[in-house]
This record gives sequence, C-alpha cells and structure tokens, in this order.
Amino acid sequence: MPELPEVETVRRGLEPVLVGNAFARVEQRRPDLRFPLPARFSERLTGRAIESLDRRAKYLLARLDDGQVLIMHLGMTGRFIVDTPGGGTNTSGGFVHGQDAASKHEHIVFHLGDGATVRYSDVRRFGIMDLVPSATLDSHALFKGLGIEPLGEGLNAAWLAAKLKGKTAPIKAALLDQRLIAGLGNIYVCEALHRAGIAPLKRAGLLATKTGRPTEKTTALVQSIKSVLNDALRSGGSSLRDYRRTDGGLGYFQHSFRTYGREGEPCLGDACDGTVRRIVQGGRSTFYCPICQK
DNA sequence: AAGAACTCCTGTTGGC
DNA sequence: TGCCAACAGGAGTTCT
Repeated sequence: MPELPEVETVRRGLEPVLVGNAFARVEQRRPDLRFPLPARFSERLTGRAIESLDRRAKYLLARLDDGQVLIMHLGMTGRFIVDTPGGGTNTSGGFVHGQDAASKHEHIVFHLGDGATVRYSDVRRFGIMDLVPSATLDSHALFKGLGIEPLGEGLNAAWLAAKLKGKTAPIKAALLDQRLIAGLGNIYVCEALHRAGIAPLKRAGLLATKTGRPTEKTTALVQSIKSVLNDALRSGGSSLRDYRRTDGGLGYFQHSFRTYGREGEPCLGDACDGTVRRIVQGGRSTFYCPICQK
C-alpha cells in the first residue's frame, strides 16, 4: 500500500503521539507479521520512552531511550490507528465485538504512558517490525543496500544517469528497485513517468548517454519524481483501499492521478488526445499514455 | 550480475 | 446466487 508520501504522512501523525511518551504495555496478538516478531518483543518495549520517530525510505524508525530502534514497515495493508485519551476513538459507535471485522487484523496494540493507544492493523501481514540496537541499523539486512532518498540532494540527473547507464531493464522496473531509489512504489513511478513523458517500457540505459551523462529526459524524470512526491505529501498521500492517516482520515492525492487506475480514460497530459493504457510489467499493473510517453 | 518469476497473505471485484 | 480467476500502495528469495 504505502509509498513514501503515505509513510511520511503516517510518521507525521504518529510523531506527536509517540515522541516524549513511553510504552506502558504492548499487546502482541500473533507471533509474526511477514517475519517472526523479535524475541521478547513486548517485554523489551515495555517501559521504554520514545525519543524520536524518523522515516527512512518506507520504514518508520522509533528511537528508544535504551539505544534500540523499533523498525516498522507497513507492507501493503499496514495501518496505524491512534486513540488519544480525551479524543474518543475511531471505532464507530455502538458496541464492539471481541473479534469483529475491524479488530480481526489488529495484531499489535501499543498502550502509551499518557493513556493513548496506537493499534497496528495489517490484513495481508506483509508488514514488518523489528527491534535492534541503533548502532547495528545500517548493517541490518533490510537497510544494507537500501538506495537513496528521492527527495534528498543525492537524487539528481547526473547521479541517476550514472546509475542507469547500461541497464537493460525497463525504466519502470529500475525505479521500483529500492536498492537504487528507496521510497517509490507502483503509483508514484507510473505518475512520475507520465509527468516526464517517458514510456515505462523504455530501457533504463537509454536515459544516459554512452558516457553516463544525463539526457533531457533524465533531468525531466528527476524533477517529476520530486514533484509528484511533494504534491502527494501535500495531499496527505493517496487512499485507494486500505491506506488511512493515523486519525482515520483519507489522503486525497488519488484525485490527482493522471494515469494510475485510469485505463481507457483520456490522457490528462497537456494537449494530448491519447488514452491511458494498462499493461503488466513484472506482474504489476503499469498505466501510461502511449502517445505522450516515449 | 542482472533480471524475471515466484512467494508470502487476505479480501474484493468482475465475469460467467 | 455461486464459483473462480484476477488483482491489490511491497519486497525477499529463488530461478535462469
């Protein structure tokens, strides 16, 4: 589900609830998500204060007062729901069954010192949580080899051209590869390629000259990646099926999609009379306009 | 090595 | 209405 704009929106929602607070009690309702949860997970968290909440790619990192870091990834359907002491709950009114549809997939509940709760729900359980010493984070299997942040200075046309030089994979696949740029997903890659006028099937290596220098398209792509992510951030992300903000609210960038989910509809490019097509690449849907994306 | 295919899991949707 | 295949904001693992 969540790509960088959604994860960052979740981070901004959780930060004021978590930072400066402590875990009073942690309920773990199953042994694993995508991977087994860490040994003695609840016990190791209990009593720990949260000093900061950061984001790296699509991971949330809660830094604790004992030097450990709680790593959290939302996978496809992961979601945090916050209930604050005086603020009521997001559970709709009336009585709640112990195992009703809403709570069935709530696998972890963090009870905080001030009475707030943060519930982690994840239907497909592709999410991840781990707890490691801060000093070992960079060598963690999930972080070692993770690419650069797309909104950082590191992503520029010269860097991207050098990385893409010689690549035979389609540009869509290259942009989804988290070892290169970390944080993009299916939606924002489709949208960025459309903004840049680049066909998703184009060989990635063609976005660099023979000597690995950027082309005009490389520059356009870098600008498009940054602009689509920033636009989505301003909209609180995109809500299609599962994604919600921590207050239960919806993101609304889905209303600004130019290609994603718009198969058969008119291209929204400037003065383009094309029709959005859907193809499958690497088993995943790609939406693009065959007229203005070359 | 790089790239493509397969895998995890549950729920929803669309076609027949 | 039922049944079944396809598909869903991800990404590690296993093949070729």
